[in-house]
Amino acid sequence: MNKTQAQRFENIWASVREIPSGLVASYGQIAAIAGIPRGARQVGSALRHLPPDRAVPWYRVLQVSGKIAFEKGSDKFDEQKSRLAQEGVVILGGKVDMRKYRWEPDLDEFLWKPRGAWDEE
DNA sequence: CTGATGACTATAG
DNA sequence: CCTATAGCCATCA
Repeated sequence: MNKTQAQRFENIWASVREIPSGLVASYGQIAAIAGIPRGARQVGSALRHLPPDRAVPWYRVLQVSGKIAFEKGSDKFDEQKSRLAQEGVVILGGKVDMRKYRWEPDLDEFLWKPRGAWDEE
């Protein structure tokens, strides 16, 4: 049974909501947590379709290298940068030090969240 | 159905 | 570190 687009998006958004303030995650990481292996691009797609009224910290999602996915100088780039800075995440040269700010969920957290990581059926 | 796209990633040079 | 390439996969024209 395939998941509908809406279910996939909800799943991704729910996963993004799990990222703690002050930390960040990569697209691929969110995809894995949402139960979509190799779905990094789908995460980007889901965030692009994110309704403005949904409270989802999309700005805590970065490329695996720590780089902001938007073009430097664009409105989105600036917004993401300032929102992260507001949470204390340091950005140098448009990049975040992933070794320092990458969110690494524990087993505990996996046990309480997840609908999606292992609800294949 | 086919081909193009993209808020991605891993690898090679 | 940076560019180029090749996979990737849902979505769209």
